[in-house]
Amino acid sequence: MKRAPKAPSITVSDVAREAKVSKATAARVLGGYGRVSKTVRAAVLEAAKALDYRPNELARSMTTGRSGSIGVIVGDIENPFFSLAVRGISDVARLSGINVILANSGEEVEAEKSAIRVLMAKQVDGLIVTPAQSGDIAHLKEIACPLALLDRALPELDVDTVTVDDRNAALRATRMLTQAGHRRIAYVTAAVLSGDFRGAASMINTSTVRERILGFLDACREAGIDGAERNIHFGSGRSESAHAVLLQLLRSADRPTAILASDSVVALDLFKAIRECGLGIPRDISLITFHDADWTSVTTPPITVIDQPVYALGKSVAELLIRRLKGDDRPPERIVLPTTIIERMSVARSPAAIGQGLNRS
Amino acid sequence: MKRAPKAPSITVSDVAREAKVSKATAARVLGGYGRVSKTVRAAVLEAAKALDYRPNELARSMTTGRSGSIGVIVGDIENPFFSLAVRGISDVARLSGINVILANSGEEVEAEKSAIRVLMAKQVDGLIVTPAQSGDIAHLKEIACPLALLDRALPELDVDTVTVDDRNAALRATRMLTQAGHRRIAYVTAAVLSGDFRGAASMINTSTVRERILGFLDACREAGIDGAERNIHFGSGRSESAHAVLLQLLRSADRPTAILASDSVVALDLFKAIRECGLGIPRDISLITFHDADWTSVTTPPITVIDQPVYALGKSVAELLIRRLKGDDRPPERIVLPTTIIERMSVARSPAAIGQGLNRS
DNA sequence: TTTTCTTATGAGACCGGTCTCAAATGTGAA
DNA sequence: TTCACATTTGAGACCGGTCTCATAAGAAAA
Repeated sequence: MKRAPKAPSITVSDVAREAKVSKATAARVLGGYGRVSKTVRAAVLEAAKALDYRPNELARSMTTGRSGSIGVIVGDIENPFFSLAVRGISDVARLSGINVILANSGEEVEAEKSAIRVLMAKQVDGLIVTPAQSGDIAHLKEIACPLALLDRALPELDVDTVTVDDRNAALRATRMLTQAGHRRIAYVTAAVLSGDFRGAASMINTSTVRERILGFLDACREAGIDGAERNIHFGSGRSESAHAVLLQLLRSADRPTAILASDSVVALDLFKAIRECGLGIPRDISLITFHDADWTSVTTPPITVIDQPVYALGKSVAELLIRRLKGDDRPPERIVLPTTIIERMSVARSPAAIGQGLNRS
Repeated sequence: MKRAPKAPSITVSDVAREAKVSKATAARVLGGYGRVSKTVRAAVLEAAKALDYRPNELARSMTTGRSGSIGVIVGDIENPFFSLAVRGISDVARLSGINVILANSGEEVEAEKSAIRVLMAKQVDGLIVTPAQSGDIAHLKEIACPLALLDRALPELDVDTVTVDDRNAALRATRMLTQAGHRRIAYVTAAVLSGDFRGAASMINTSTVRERILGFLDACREAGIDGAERNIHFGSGRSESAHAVLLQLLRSADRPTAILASDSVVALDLFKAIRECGLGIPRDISLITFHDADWTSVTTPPITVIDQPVYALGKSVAELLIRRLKGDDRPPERIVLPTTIIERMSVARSPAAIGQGLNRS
């Protein structure tokens, strides 16, 4: 590997020589610390301009110990949920003069681990992570700098965390479905489960996933629906096979009459699959999804969504983390932001309920 | 501002002492350079593990001069176009063990300048930029490290650049409209123009904007449409006022019967505005947009789009830049990726053409 | 005028790595 | 056995900043 020509950059010493002062003095005015007389300051500044001096932030970080940047590890920047959250983070960061090093875990723990290692080595001052999996969090515990969790809380990890009221949101959304007479309601999520799920929601460590399922089950129980656990479908991420599984679900004899989707990406996939099967929304299937993504308002029918304050989510973690970087040592905070349901046109009374004259509401 | 407790980190010297070798030797095995005997290597590795040594990448960069990271400055990460491109970039970067420092310019030159300054100070090895404005590019010329341009070329800047065949794409899309009998065709873009546009497309420096307009005008000219320049609408970014302008356009007496949108964000805005005005697509207005965004395939009707290879766009610039970082000194390359038009249902024959019995095709 | 305190400047160590150079050790050929 | 050469290791300079501490200069107080 050839070495770049490496233009010899102008250093503090160069400026000092040019301005005929000591390196220490030049450093003081260039670095903006200590006290320097007006005349000398002017001279140094002039010399710096003449030489086109540009500070080397790396060298600065080297001695100060702080790098002035934070690492952000998300599951998938491509997902509009994350890109909006990242936007929130970077807006806040910029206001504090901090910049953001972005890493994509692709929702894989190994990639996450590696990203953490790299970012730590780069001496980031803090880390914002959306943990990919909940089972394997040893690497998160080992993080030596302030850490904040975005969207997904981990009970075992007592750090600043910002999430939304997932359980309640899922409860309300599901209730909206049960009150419309639906009884075969599916919950579809992209999350993958390590191990086998048999209704033991407590074994799910990732708060987002667990809480939503809990909320979903709460609502089902409330409506007297048995065995709702069986209607929870994991692993519906971006893939051919996932889509095939959805098609299978939709074509089965006892296909659900209503579905709650865990994010807008799986919902879009569902939307397409439903259409592919020749089914109609909401005539055959009612649909509600988490995240008020762009597309949900322009489909026919527009989709009822659980609106999460995504930008605020990013903004809040960033604020929490930066506050901590500034020396705040309050005990870790767990912020839960409220969601609202935006009712559109994708929920109708269950065809089954109508057919059988059922009416619970 | 309180100073963080600053856990005294384990350094090469610490490991060396533990392993009872010199700092230089320990550094050699830890840094993976030079030659060390098997036995000593093992001893050092063991000591490192025992002390939980973690390299300080900053210090390493300090001496080597390379930081192992590249800066990426995009207009708006929230825009799915950019988030997908960023995904492409970061995937490639990771393969080369390089990481990405992300900055958002918000399409503002000042923010862009500031981002460049910060990233340069952080000693990024290279920079990928989507220049916000074309008039003001002095700061881009001053960049001391390898630079690559994403999606927008600048004629005055002879650096590696990856764009799509904007002119041809716009030409084909517009032609599709003219061939359907449309004559009042508008081009709507979020780009803002410094100065006044009077058809002098050549004064637009940003290639993407200029080329598309040129292509648009080509097609109009080809169809014998005069004064098409007046149908070009700038500044339709994300804002209330922009939306108001669109509504006004759609409600005017001589509203266009077809519209070409420069990106999926303005197209979505247009879609909503069209609906708001009680107009139908494609009955009253035909619509084509750049970027095959998620939502375009699920609306009723689905939208005909110019499909840009967005991920590949990001992938390519990153590859170009990284190749350059490795010492490649070929002359700058300008890669133009092909686009394809995905025909869906948003284009119909012009109502005017039908009414007047016109038929040019 | 002399003493004391404040303020401005300079000299040089330091951060945690890399890397050059020389010394020490080992190996094979003469 | 002796010499030439290769290999392994150690000492210390260096990267470009920050920062401590001592000194010099200036101002105020005695």
